[in-house]
Amino acid sequence: MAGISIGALAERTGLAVSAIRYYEDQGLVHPWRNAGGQRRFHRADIRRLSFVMIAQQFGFTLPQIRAQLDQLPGGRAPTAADWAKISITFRGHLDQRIATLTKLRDNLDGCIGCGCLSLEKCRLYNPDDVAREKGTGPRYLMGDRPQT
Amino acid sequence: MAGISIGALAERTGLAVSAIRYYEDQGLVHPWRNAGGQRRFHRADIRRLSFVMIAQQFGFTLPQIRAQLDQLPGGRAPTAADWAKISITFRGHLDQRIATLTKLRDNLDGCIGCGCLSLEKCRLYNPDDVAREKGTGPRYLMGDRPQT
DNA sequence: CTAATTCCTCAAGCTAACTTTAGGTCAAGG
DNA sequence: CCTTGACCTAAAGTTAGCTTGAGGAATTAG
Repeated sequence: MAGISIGALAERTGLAVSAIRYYEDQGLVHPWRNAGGQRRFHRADIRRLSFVMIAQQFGFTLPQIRAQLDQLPGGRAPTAADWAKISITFRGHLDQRIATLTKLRDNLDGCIGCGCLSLEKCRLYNPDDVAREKGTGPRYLMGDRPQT
Repeated sequence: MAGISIGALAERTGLAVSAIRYYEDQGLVHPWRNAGGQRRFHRADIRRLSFVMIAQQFGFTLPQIRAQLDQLPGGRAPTAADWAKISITFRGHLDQRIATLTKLRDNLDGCIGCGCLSLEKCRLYNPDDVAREKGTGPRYLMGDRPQT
């Protein structure tokens, strides 16, 4: 089998060619090169990239996704069971995210009508675990100062 | 009342001075200037910025937060009732996000063990409404192409 | 009054996840 | 054989939400 070209893979997955190259840089796929220096992919990479897209919908970062993918067997093509194992890990993360948001909502319910927003007292500032869905709030001043 | 300085506001809210200036650029606060050209804030801005921080924990972007803040009364300082009104809007958004994640989780449950990840058939690719928590996946190829 | 803070305005830098551009190479069809 | 289309690399651009740095002015403590 000659392997598939990057363009064909892009069509199959719906990803942009540039995105696939980027994913290679990030270690998410490992194509080999043909005589002329062009990338050739395994058919299993279609599923691999599909996985990347789904994981992103779930809110995972590329490094996190890479960590998951690195757990797949090295020599052989991954089986359905291999993928299922990863899915279960996903389920755990998802559950946690849902739980965090739910807690946040409950705290909000306690605050509706009080309108306090007091920095010392309001529970919205101090949920038992911080939501921090994506790390781009006031970074250095709500708990994750670099190392100062 | 002379108003409070940016440094004092930073201390009160826990935000960095630079962040507050940035928020002004983004139209989240509207300080006036004293004779020497320095910013002076209303005491109500403490609560305003507190709101910004909470809203960020909830996953809102600054433009979205600005839209909420713009609904506060113009002339007078906002009352508890004004803030409560906004909280209720929040509750709606939160409920929706929780529902989306829950649906995604349920779809995942259906897929665990099948390991299909088929682009045509797998429900994970086509949830009834797309999660898309933060818009930085394969941007141009899963439903929000610019305007092409 | 003077020195030490604090504040000011740009402008540029940072991270994530890609895209776009420039300049050139490889491969497939006629 | 030649042209067209797919592919290559490397570097720079994009968005969000800020931080950092440079160079200078205003405020405050003693």
